[in-house]
Amino acid sequence: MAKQNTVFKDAYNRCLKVLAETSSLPSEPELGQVLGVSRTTVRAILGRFEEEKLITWDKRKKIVLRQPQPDDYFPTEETDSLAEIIERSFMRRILAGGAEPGMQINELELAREIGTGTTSVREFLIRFSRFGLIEKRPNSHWILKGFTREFALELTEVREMFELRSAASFVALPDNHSAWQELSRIEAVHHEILADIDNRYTEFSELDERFHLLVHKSSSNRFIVDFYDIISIVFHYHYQWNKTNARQRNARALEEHLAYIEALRSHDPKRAEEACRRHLRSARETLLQSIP
Amino acid sequence: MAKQNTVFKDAYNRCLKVLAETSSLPSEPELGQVLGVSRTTVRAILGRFEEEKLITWDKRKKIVLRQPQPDDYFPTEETDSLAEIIERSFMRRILAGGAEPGMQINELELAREIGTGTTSVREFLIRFSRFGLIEKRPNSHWILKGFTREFALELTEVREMFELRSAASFVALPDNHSAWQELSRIEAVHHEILADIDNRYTEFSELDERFHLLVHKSSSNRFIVDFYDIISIVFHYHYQWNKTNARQRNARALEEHLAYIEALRSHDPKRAEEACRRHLRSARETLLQSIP
DNA sequence: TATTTGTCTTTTATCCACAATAGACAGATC
DNA sequence: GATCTGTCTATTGTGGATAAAAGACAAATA
Repeated sequence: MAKQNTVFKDAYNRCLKVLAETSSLPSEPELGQVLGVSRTTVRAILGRFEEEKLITWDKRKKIVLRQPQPDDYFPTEETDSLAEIIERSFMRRILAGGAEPGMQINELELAREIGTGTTSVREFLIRFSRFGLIEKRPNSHWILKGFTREFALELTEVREMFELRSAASFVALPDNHSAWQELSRIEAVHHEILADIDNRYTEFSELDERFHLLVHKSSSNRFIVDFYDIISIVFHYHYQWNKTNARQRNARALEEHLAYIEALRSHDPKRAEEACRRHLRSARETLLQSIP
Repeated sequence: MAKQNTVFKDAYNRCLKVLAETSSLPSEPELGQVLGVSRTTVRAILGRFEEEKLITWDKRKKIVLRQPQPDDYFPTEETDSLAEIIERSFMRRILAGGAEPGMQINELELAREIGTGTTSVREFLIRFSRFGLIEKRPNSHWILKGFTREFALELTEVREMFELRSAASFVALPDNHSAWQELSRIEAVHHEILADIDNRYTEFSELDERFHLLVHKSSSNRFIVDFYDIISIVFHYHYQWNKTNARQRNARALEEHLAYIEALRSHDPKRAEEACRRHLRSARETLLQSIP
């Protein structure tokens, strides 16, 4: 098969939710806008809706006939793009399985294991290589450099440089900058989670990313912002992997974030730097502790 | 054609030089070592040498029959890997041709223009995207973000952070570290070029890369070292593009390098930092001046 | 006139095929 | 015993094919 129609299936599912809220659907371009897909895909969705007797469709008239049922949705496994599937497989393999540094990675074998063509695996590896965990030997295999202590130290060294720089930019943002509002929203979520920490501590991971990305973005430097992808993926999988003391660790990090946010809001570079350093130090410790 | 035999042709050319220096060639594994290719390729080369009556080949005996002539070599155009060809084409297009930011980049069109398959172009673009000059819209085209003033400023901001950090590591290297010897060799070349600056100023570009890469490497941080790729490619093409006042600019940079080297050798962090800053400031100016 | 729709073309994502290259292993040679 | 060669297999690099998705344009509609 040439191309999976995951875009169609995912948009179809999301469109079902739009449909559930209304009695007639908007125009094709508008739907395309809402779903983030082209009109071609929108029309394919509408066509299928008609077949499934979910709507009647005559030019501009798209009248809802019935509410969508659970089995109108495509199963979620079918809506993930191939790239996501490959990423997950690969990360599981290298984080969970015996992932000794120096191990060879073989495109063909990976492709067979995941059940895809080699091209997609290859493109994934090329994209992934910028994270510094693998390296290519031209005309030959890839080498796994491993999620080692050195890796973590090198990563955090750069992270600290970038985040300190970004925090310094942040305090200098004008008061009417939208980042301050987003900061307040993020702060509010911190309080919410802390208030019910025993049940909601797992929400920290996502919030952490949202907060630090906001800080990094204030650097207005694409290299700094892009670098956050690396931190993000490492921490994302790291959180999935290492769950010891998660509740306690997250509670502590939330408190540190609040102090950090407070310091940013003070507009005082010194205070911000100090709060930033304190938090980054403990984040580094946490990361290092999880590495053998 | 499935795969270009550029590895063979390039190794063949280099092997001709080995052949010119001796009366009988070493073993296959040893040749593979010297040329950096597998035995399969070595045997293909030896086979061709035999056909061309350059040697007689009987198992371990590989006796040279005649000296290679200029037309025994493959033309250099044929020894470049496809990736190099694509890179050059692409850089020429975006640096020389009208490269307005926001322009769409089309894989198919690029492939047709360069005369290659889409797969190679696509992989190149993925690899190239880490340089922050292009960005992908999934299921759609790439967008050229352009070699703009902002790009140059963001690049140099990170460069300065990294190089200052690296310079600080450099002064702390133990005296017996091999970097000091390389530094001396680099310094010597600086003096040579300065002594004959009118004729040799074009050699600066390569030397510049060698010097700064040495400094970056002393950070022992893969992210810092990898980032130098970006600087390297930008300056590489930039030097090819903007030749105004090249002699004078290069002479000045050489002098700055010498002061910087001197400062590194003093083991005094303060002095090193100052020399580093001074050089980076003027490097940034040079880069910015060339951008409209 | 500004959108929307119907239709058609172009491009991307993905698989597959095949030559070039790497690499493994056993027997030959020093 | 160590290294080398002959032979064979496996993997990578690259072009080409095809379904999915994007997107262009003119006619239709409000």
